[in-house]
Amino acid sequence: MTTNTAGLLTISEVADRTGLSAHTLRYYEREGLMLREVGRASSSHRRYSDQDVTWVVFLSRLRSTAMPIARIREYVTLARKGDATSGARRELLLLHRMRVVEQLEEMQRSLAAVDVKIAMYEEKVENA
Amino acid sequence: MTTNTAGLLTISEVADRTGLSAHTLRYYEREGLMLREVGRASSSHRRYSDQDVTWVVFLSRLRSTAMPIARIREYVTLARKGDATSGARRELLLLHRMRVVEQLEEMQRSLAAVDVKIAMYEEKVENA
DNA sequence: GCTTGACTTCGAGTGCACTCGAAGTCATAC
DNA sequence: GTATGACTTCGAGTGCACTCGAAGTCAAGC
Repeated sequence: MTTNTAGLLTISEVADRTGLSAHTLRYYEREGLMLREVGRASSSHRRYSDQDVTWVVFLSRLRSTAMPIARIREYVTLARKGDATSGARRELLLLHRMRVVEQLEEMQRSLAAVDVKIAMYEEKVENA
Repeated sequence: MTTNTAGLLTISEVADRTGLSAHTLRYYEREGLMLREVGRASSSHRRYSDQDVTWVVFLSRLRSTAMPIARIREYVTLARKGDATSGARRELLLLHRMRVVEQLEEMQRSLAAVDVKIAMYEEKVENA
């Protein structure tokens, strides 16, 4: 399907651009993770605005840092309430940030252990 | 239960030392992830040697870098076959290493996006 | 005007990694 | 000698995030 003059994208175009599957995009929407209602064409097919796509990209960033669906839903719920909740949203992201940094540190430590093991194998080869 | 004179540890001691639950330790064993058979006391209670514990620690490093159980099982299967498979094990770890580095990079990129968003909230507060 | 194919909704199914619970055993404490 | 509590096995249950499939709709191409 070709891009609409209004710059709206179909679900498969958004899937292509975000690396998520159309199934996953629908699933996220069902789970209440979209910031605003996704528009529909007369055919009832979804039409994503640039804002929608920008949000989906950020949402997938949150997912790739292992934020649970439920926490993202909280964030969205806050965001929909408007400016009054921006402090709470900032707190939520800061807390998440801390968790991500911890995760990164643990992964790096674990990677170092893997590297040590690999080095052992290299040594073994040299001594063989 | 107190530590045995032979330096063998009970499952709950290993749980304490590794941060895994006793349930998880049994589960890993059932899944064939232990390098060698875990010893038993006359009571049929597990007794972990230092080597067992060292392996459990490494195993949990592999898990915390998201190596699937099935891949760990492959590694273990190779390791049990002895020195002849050390090249294959090295390859397996190198491949895993690549994946971990990619994961780390993606998480860091995503973290940067979260940071940008947090910075936006800070700005909002300043302008308020 | 019929075919094609991309979409729709909805509920169900999948895969993974635990996590739990029941029923039983055993050694130590009292 | 019995109560306690840490263990045992085994199968089943859970939680999460998708992922799929069926049945239907609709617009565009021929």
